[in-house]
Amino acid sequence: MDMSIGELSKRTAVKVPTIRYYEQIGLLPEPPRTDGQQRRYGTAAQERLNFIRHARTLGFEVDDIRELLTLAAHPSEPCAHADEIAARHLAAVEKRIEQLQALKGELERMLEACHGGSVAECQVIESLSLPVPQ
Amino acid sequence: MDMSIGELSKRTAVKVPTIRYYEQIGLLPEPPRTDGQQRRYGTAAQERLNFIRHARTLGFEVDDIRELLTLAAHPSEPCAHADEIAARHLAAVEKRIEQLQALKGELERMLEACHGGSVAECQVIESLSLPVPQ
DNA sequence: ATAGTTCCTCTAGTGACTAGAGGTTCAAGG
DNA sequence: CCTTGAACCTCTAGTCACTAGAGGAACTAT
Repeated sequence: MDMSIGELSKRTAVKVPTIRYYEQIGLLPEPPRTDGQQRRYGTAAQERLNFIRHARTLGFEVDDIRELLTLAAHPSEPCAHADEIAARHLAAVEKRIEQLQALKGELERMLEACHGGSVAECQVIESLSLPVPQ
Repeated sequence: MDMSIGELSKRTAVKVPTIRYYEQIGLLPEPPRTDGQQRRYGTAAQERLNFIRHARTLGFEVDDIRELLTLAAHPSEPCAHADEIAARHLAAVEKRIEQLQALKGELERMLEACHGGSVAECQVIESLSLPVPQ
C-alpha cells in the first residue's frame, strides 16, 4: 500500500518532478511522509493521478481537471457541469482538427510544387512570403 | 515608405509587443530609429514579418523560421533543405490530426453515455478514472 | 502650445512542466 | 552494524512564444 514517489511514477507513467509539481499546484493532496520527509502514497493517490494523467492526455487544461476532480468528489450532484466541460473541450478539439487539416492542405500544396529546384523557385518559401489571408 | 511600429502592426496583423519580441530574439533586424528613438520600418521589414507571421500561423517553430529565412536569403542554393523542414512539419501535423481524432472519438463516447444523470453515473468522470492505455 | 495617442524600456507573468545543484534518506548486501 | 549507491529532498531557474503593466518620452493634430 505504501509507495515511494518513484514507484507511483512507474505505475502511472507520470514523471517524478511532475508529481511534485501537481502537489505544488494543489491537484494532488500533500501525502504523508516518512521520518526522513520522503513522500508515501496509497492507492487513492494513484487513482487520482491516473485521472489527472488521463485527462491531460486528452488535452484538458489543469483548471478543467481541478473542476472535474471537485465534481467527482460529489457523486450525488447532477453531472451537467462535467458534461459541459467535456462538450466545450470537444468543440475546441473539432475546431483544432479543422485548422490542422487546412494547414495540412497548404503544406502539401507547398511540397508538391517543389521538386528539388533552387531556393529561388522554391514554393515552400514562396508560399510563406505571401501575407496571411485574414 | 517609413512606417511606425503601430502601422507595421496594422499591416501585418502582428501585435506591437510581438514585433519588438521578434527583434529581440533576432528574427527581425534592428530597424533604423528616429531622433527620438522610435522604430521606423520599410517594406522589406513588412515582407519579412509577413513571412514570419505566415509560417507561425502554419505552426512552424521559431527555430524553423529562422532556418527558412536564412535559406530564403540564398536564392541560388538548392531548396532541398526547405523542403525537408516543410516535410518534417507536415508529418508532425498529420500525427497531431490523428491523435486529435482519436481524442474526439473518446470525448464523443463519453458524452453520449452521459444524459443528465448524477455524477455517480457520469461517464465523463468514469472514463477519466481509467488508467491511460500505454 | 497643448492634448492625446503612440511610442520607449524594463520587469515580470503565463502554462505545464523540465533541468540542475547540492544535500539527505532509504534498502540491500556484506 | 556498516557501507554503498540509488532514490529522494528542496530550491532556483529555464523552456516557448508571447502578453501585461509600470513609468515615462516622443510624435501628431489642432
